[in-house]
Amino acid sequence: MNADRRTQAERSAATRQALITAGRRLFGELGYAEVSTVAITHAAGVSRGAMYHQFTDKRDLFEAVVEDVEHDLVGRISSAVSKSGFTDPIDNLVVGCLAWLDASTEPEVQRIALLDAPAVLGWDRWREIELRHTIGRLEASLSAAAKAGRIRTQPIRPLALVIVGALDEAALYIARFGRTPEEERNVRSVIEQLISGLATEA
Amino acid sequence: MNADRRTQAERSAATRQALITAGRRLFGELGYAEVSTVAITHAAGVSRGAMYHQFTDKRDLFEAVVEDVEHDLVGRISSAVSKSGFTDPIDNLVVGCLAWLDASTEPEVQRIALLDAPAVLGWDRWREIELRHTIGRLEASLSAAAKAGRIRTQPIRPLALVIVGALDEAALYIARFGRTPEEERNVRSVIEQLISGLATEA
DNA sequence: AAAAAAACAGGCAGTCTGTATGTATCCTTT
DNA sequence: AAAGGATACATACAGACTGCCTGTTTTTTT
Repeated sequence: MNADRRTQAERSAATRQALITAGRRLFGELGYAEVSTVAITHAAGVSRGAMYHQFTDKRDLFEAVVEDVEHDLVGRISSAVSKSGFTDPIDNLVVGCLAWLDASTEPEVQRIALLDAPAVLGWDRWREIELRHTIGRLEASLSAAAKAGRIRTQPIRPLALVIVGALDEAALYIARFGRTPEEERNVRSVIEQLISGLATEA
Repeated sequence: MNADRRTQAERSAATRQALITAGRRLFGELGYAEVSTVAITHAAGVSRGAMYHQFTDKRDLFEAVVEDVEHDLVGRISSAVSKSGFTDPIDNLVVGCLAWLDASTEPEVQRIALLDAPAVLGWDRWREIELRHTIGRLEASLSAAAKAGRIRTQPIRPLALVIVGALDEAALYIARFGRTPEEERNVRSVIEQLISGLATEA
């Protein structure tokens, strides 16, 4: 009966993936505190013991979920930027930010990455993760724009964080009150104005 | 033995205040999830039964704590603005924002108002509270500046939220990495640039 | 003063997390 | 290929915590 004979690495990867997928769905739907480990493991078709073998605790699983979400976000932003075909640094910056804004409008992303992650993981850990993904990308774009002399030179890191804060808040607002095209346009215009405000004046 | 004979309203107010004070200290120090109701009631010198009589649940007590923090914040911001003695709308805007930034640097404010509140209360409730306090003040300042023609006219609400997002993120950054005067200057310059970017060009 | 209402105290039930102990599956070494 | 070891997993358990329930004290009303 070795039909399901698998290597250890495959077994681990399978259960980890099942847990991350189930966790992502449930955390995104109900929030971290409202989802029990038994609910996750049940949804993943895995025992609680398996979960505690793969992850040190519930928080650790949540962290893996956050990484998963961030990974997807970077992919979506990158593809939006490359699809746009722009070469100008400022254009890329705007396209990237709007793609971020768009993705961050989804309930799952909001609940996990914007609301729960800071509280559950703490600001330091949370920012460390985002730096390796989305914010890292943003910093790169900003550096490129600065190097090209298209934005006023200034410290990149705080600038990037401030932009992120503005974008996240805008996304949360859109998700609640920006369902009308007009409201959404309003928010976008605010963001564009903010970014263009960084550009060096002609 | 009616030395401590008090009216019902006084009794309620006393226990509510004791719980809010103790809760604020503990929540601010350890975070919402790490503080048990028994820890709070013990610190407040009150039974758990009393707490559940005054508040519907732990979340409700936390909400009262958030209101308390917000109330203080508005007071501090207002006093900073009035002390500055400026009359120009833009000046007041900048002073107010920097006062906000300053206050939001404290660990207690960060943990309660910036990290836990959104996750525990949910974005809608959280923003509703802030609208009645700090953000409400900011919107008033922005409206005044817009009316005086000192900033480009644009929808106030999303603009205010975006500024708040930027400020909060800046405060969190300062608290971690901005302990050197130079870093702090960097962040402030980013914020000032952001706000001045809103001003109508001369 | 009696009755009603409000504030409070302590205990109980249900749930949840993390751990510990035992088992199955896979890998390595000889 | 068999034994020994390591890794992945399963289940039971202990401790903690939240919200409720019942009963008691204190204040207010009649």
